[in-house]
Amino acid sequence: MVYIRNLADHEDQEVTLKGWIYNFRSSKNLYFLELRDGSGLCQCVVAKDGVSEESWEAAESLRQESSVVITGTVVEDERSVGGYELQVSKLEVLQVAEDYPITPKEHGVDFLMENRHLWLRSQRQWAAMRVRNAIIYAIHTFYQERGFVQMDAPIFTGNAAEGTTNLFETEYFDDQAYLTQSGQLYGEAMAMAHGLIYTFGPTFRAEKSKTRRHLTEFWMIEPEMAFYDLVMNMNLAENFIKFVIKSVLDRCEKELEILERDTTKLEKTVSEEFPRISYTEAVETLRSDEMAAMLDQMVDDRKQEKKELREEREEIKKERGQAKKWRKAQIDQRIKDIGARIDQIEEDLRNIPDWRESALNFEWGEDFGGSDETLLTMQYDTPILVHRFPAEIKAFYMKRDPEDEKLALAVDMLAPEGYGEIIGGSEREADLETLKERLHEHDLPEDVFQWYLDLRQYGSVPHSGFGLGLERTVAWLCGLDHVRETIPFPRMMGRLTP
RNA sequence: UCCUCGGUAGCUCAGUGGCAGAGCAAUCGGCUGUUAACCGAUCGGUCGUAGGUUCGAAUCCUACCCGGGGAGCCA
Repeated sequence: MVYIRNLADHEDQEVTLKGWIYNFRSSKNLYFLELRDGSGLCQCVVAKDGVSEESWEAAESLRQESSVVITGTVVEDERSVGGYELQVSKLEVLQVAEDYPITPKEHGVDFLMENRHLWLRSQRQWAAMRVRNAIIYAIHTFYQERGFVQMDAPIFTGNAAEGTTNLFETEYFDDQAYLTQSGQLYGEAMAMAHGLIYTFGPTFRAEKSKTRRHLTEFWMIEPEMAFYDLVMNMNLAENFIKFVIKSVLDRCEKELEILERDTTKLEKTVSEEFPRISYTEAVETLRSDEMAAMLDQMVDDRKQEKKELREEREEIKKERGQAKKWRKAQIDQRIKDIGARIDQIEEDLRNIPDWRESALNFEWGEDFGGSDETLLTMQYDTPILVHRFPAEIKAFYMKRDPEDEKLALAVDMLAPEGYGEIIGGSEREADLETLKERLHEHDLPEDVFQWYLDLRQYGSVPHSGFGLGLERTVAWLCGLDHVRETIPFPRMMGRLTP
């Protein structure tokens, strides 16, 4: 079978393509069919005098997303989508699709989400899923090439160790079970068996968060390494992200183009070292005069942009009256875009004082809010690694800094361009007695962690690991503004179908 | 849970107290090369739901439902 992706190998040959009609245009004796076969798009030209009567009638019957088998000659043509087009000799319809809901025009989010099963066929969604696939492939390649063993942590868990509020509950015969929110503790057990392991599976959080960064069901990659300290952990995380991005840049040029992704910052992420700053340094940065100045500058920039957009809008509104139809549509679109951008600016202008307040009054010991993270990353083009957080805001299993007991040897990787935390990890506490103390400090019952404590009882070693959120990574690499487009069927608050 | 914006034709939206509108889709017709094709015509309505104010409500008021964006929390 020939796929559109490989058409260049079949120039001037007659081939048969099977697929769906993505869009079509017609004139009296000519049909332009945009064929979609899953591997790409190809324009197929049907000339009335070039095909049989049956084939011509078949062309006339076509609707968007009708399934077809098309035979024709592959011809190079600049005017076509992929650089090649098919001069059709035979057209056979498998099924005529009636009233396909997603038209080539724009649609609202809710409508598209209701039709997610069909939306997946659209170009941008197709490209995003290809990038997701390339990321997953790169992740496995990276770890497999380095001797890591993929091992799966359970999805049902029996106890709600770290608080129940954000866990999904389910019945488990006569007991209660919870859906996992991290495989990390199991990862540690598996690392003690295999040295280097990674888990790759779904996780669930019942958080009532309706934001562009949240799903209730998402995929995490959690490597866990015996004999790794915090620095080795950070090195691995940085090399890992660089490997994944390089791989996506190499393999997904076309997809990133469809997504209109500006790749300059991704390229920098591959070539430049990630800044590593301690939590304490990050707090100083937030509270600095430079930060205040940067925020003031942001306000001025936004105001200026708003003014310019308003002027442009007045200009083109004047033009609209005597504009031709196509120009009118163009103007309407631009007015809509300007309106959306102005809304965004106004929201920023409302928010910046809060950001400023939050940053400048940041107290050592607090956890970063979303705006603090964004402000920190705005100073760099690459992701940054923030390490050594106050132990109080971090999990019980994290090792304390031997040089300062108030600090945990934790690390977060913050992606640039506002994509936020994509990695969270730490060196783990390896000492049995210390770990028991931590459990008590966190009011956690020792008995349910008995198996976990056994890892320190029997051949405890220094070890570290981290977790990467797949969907946030996909969103970042694709330049998408919402994680709902990074997974085939997103599960989020208020969305369980399709 | 809170703040904020929204719900009008299959879709995207305009309409802010006085006859329910446009573009796209669909249907029919026209056009030899189109790129979200274009041109002409036709079809298409429980204005989210319930109540209220008014001579008159898509428009004003109240409550509720649903959705977007954000906060908190988080990857």
